[in-house]
Amino acid sequence: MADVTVTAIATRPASPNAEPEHHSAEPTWDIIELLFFAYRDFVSDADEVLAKFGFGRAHHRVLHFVNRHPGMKVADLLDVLKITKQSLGRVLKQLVDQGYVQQKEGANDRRQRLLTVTPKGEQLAMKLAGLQTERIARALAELGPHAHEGARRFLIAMIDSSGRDGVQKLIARADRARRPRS
Amino acid sequence: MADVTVTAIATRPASPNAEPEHHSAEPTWDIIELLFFAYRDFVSDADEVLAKFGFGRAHHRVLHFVNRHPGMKVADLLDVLKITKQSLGRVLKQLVDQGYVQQKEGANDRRQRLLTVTPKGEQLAMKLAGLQTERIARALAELGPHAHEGARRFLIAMIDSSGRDGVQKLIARADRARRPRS
DNA sequence: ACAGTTACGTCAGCCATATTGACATATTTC
DNA sequence: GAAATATGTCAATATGGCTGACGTAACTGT
Repeated sequence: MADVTVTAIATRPASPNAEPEHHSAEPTWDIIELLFFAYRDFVSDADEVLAKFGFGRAHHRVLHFVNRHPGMKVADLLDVLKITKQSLGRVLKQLVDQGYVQQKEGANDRRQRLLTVTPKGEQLAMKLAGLQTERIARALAELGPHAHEGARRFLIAMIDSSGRDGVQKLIARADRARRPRS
Repeated sequence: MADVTVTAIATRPASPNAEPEHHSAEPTWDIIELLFFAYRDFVSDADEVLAKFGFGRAHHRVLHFVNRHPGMKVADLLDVLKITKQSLGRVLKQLVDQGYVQQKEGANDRRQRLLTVTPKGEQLAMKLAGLQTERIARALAELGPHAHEGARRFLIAMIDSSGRDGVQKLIARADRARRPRS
């Protein structure tokens, strides 16, 4: 139990003066590196399970968003994942062929393929989400009672300002959509 | 685009205390998704610059850690990145060949190749770190004065408990190395 | 009605980054 | 001197991105 506590790394004020700030400020090393390590461990939980199914992270992302946002259009998914339709096509086809995701024609627009998870797909999606939730819950439990709200606000602030509203709407909409259960 | 007019979705919930203890059946959807979006945007800053140099994220990670932890052994780098030496070898060779990273024999153990950045390498590493710092500083500035400490604690708590001490030591050691005073 | 646009799919190929396994070389250690 | 260690390398393979081109069905507007 080395007592190498993260000793006050003299955090600098964001803007001491209204100067053009020509890269004189010291980088925020700790957050940069912690983000790397935290995210690496965060995704690794699911990776192990996915490997047993012959899936990768790409499948996870698709399955996650389809499960969480049922009835999503393909275009929406492309927009959220920010990948090309060719890249999506490959993994989506596997998920559909193997019975994890279903496609059905849009009621208004029959060109659309609205995506939903099958029971089998939901089971896997929830298992993966459960693993990630375990880690998150464990982390938040170690911190104070306002940790969840604090983490949420930090993460939102890290998102491109241009995309923030969209993300928050997406999350809020999904929260309402999935409410009938529980 | 979904034209759902969801105006002002609880950006700052009036009373998050409405949930005393989480019924852990429901996944922590918001943090799961926000981590995805936040990390995606976080790494995208550097990607654009790297592309101009013909480098990718793998090069960035190597350059970052060598810059931040000068004199690192190859084995240390493998341990930090958790990739195979073959994977590292490819990108490291490019960085060395193009004059961003230097290797020198270890003083005690001449089998070791201690890695350091060249001035050219440092310049690029600092540019990339600067971009990431901009985003982080902007985010932290939006939140309260304790945001930095809060974010740090959250991220540390998200790391595998088995690796936490190592990561914190790594960061603390680097801070001392790059800042001889203290 | 027909032209144009949209939503989606697909073929073909390329690139970056990761993997496993085997083997080579120098150096240190016992 | 044998064994272990630190590093490098060759070869094959997988994943998940990308661009470009093309196709088809369905919606939209004049």
